[in-house]
Amino acid sequence: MGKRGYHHGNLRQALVEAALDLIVARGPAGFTVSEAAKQAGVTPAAVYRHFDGREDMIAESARQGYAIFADVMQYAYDSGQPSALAAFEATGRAYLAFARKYPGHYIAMFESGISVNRSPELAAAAGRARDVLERAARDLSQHIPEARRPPAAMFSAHIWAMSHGVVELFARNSPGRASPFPAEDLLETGIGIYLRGLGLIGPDDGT
Amino acid sequence: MGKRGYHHGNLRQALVEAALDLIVARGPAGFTVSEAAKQAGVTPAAVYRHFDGREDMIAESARQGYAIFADVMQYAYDSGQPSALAAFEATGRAYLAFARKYPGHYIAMFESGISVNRSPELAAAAGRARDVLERAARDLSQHIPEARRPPAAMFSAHIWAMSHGVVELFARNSPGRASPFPAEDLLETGIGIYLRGLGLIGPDDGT
DNA sequence: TGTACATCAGTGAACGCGCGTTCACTGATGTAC
DNA sequence: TGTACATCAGTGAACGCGCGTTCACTGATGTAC
Repeated sequence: MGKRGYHHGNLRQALVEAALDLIVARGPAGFTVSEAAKQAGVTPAAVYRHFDGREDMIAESARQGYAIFADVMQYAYDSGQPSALAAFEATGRAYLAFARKYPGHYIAMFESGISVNRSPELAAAAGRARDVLERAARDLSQHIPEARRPPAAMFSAHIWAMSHGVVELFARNSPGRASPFPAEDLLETGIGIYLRGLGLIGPDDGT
Repeated sequence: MGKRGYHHGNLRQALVEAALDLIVARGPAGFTVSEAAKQAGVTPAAVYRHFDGREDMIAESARQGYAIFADVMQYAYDSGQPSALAAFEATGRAYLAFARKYPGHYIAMFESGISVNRSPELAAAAGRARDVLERAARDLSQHIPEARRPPAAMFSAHIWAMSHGVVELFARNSPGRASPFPAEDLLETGIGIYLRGLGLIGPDDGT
């Protein structure tokens, strides 16, 4: 940490963190290499010792985001075990919590326009995150009679879509699009109604 | 239409359409005043006869988008009458159809970062669109026993969030995030399960 | 411990570029008489 | 129908700016002996 004289010590990570700050403050388009370098106390040219360029910085921010995201989701999933329902609900809540806590990562991941297939590392990190949610959905869907059971991938896509929609529309300080309800409540009730529709929770709450 | 010599005739609208094309092709960040002017066959300076600047062009694109959006949703709502359920489902389908048919408008509205409160005209157009969905939700929620009825604003926010999430994650050619299912199916089934959770459609389809 | 040396992270100056915006202007258009 | 004139949409040149990126360089660091 900290400067040790001429050499920075951990410039690569310091640049990622500067990028994340700037992405939050100015949006993915407003982020510039020069400003990130400045914020890290370094000349713009120094960036090129650690990254291939601007896009590469954003991609690395997104990769770290997916890694954290997967960890957070995995932790939530584990914490709900052995109940498939509790695990699933915790996972859903973790989605919004992640977006709140790591807005820069979230933007880099979902709003910066970088492709998840840009590099194998990025694709792997993204895949790991997706898999956690899909596994939680698969576990839970075992409780649905086979005949009426939707594919787990569809089930998790629904939840992912609603979570993402709530984040984008109501959790970000989307200028002028304030939610009539706290985003957390909105997502909680939305998922609740959805799960009731699948017959996974009873008409009046309990299993 | 068409040039009539020196004066363009309808440059303002031609510029909006050029902006929409560019937004689709290059994203909201990639859009430039100069290129829009060029595409309209005009000098960049000419833009300033019709707009206050770059942001104003995007805002006008978004405003026209909200106006079309509201019309499309209203038309869908009307077409489902007198059935509240049919009207609601048609409105949900219209959301995705709009995003497909008017991608430039959609991006200007939801991904460009311009505030919906930037101007009274923009806010009014956005409000009109929101109101249609909320009205469809209110009509439909009359069929839920009052004790278990969620607020219509919450109900419509859920549907809006799921629709928006499906569009963002699975309907755009989000590089590398191809859906395992067609977005239309995903949204249709998602809304179906949600409505079943509200007790608005029976466990095996019919009302 | 001291010296010579290889490494390589960061410097500082420079580049070409295209951007958004301004300005005084020009000349096509429509109108008044 | 013809002429004079006001309007104002679009021109073309120019601006200052900050961007991403390159390059030869320098000097701190760690290692071999």
